[in-house]
Amino acid sequence: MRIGELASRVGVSVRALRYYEEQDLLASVGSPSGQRQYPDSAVDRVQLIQQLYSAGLSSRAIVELLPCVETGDVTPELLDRLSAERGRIDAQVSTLVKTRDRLDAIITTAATARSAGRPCPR
Amino acid sequence: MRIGELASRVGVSVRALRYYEEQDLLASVGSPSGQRQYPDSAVDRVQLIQQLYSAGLSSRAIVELLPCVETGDVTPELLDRLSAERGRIDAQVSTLVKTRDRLDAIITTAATARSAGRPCPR
DNA sequence: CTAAAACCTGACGTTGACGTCAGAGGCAAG
DNA sequence: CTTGCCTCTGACGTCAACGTCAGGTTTTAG
Repeated sequence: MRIGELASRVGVSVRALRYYEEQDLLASVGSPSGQRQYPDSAVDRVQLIQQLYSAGLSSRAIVELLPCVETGDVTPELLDRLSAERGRIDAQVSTLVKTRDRLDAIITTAATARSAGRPCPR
Repeated sequence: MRIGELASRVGVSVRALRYYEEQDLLASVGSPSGQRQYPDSAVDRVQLIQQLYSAGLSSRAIVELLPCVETGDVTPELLDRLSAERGRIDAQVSTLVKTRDRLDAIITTAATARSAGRPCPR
């Protein structure tokens, strides 16, 4: 498939895909005419990249971890990096949950106050 | 307290505090000499700001939500914003958890493979 | 064959949350 | 008083993940 189709399948921009290639996150089969060609497996790969990005990983981190994330093979050094990122994500989750709970408390308080007939503040 | 002390107490840079003021997130008592003066409550406030930033909120979102987050008073309009942000955070948490689980799977697989005596790749 | 649509490279623009630097003023200690 | 540290304003720098535009080539539909 060509870059436009891959982009629309995954829901990402063409520019982003070229950027991923520039960052060595994604390879394309160089067609003779100079147009990029991708296998179907590229869809999964791009989705994985997106997932890691949204988890707060940088391009540099992803490019280091991607091979072993796909193959499952990992050196002890990479295992450290994986654990480190896992820890980061874990910490982020817990602070996010705290924040969510805080917002929840406000929301429910406001809701009960409203249903209790208290006038809407201005 | 002055800006340097507040900064070191919360663990944030002086520049960040001035930036918060610029974004109307934080007020300071204007001393006659032009130096900023903060009450003790500023510590909590800055920590809250940090928490919201780390939850992915922008300055603009924070400045809208901060008053009601602190007072608990909220208009119906703000309630919508709160719920929206809550939803965002919720979604983010679930994708983070997915990613974490994926990393976990790799880590444990690698660990068991190692303990099974399989040679370390590379 | 031709025109539209998709693709290419290269390069500059954008955004948010600060970092950093210059130059000047204020403040407590000795 | 002066030395040294803290603070001020103002302004430019940074960084990542793209957006966008220019100018040209390739593919596809009719």
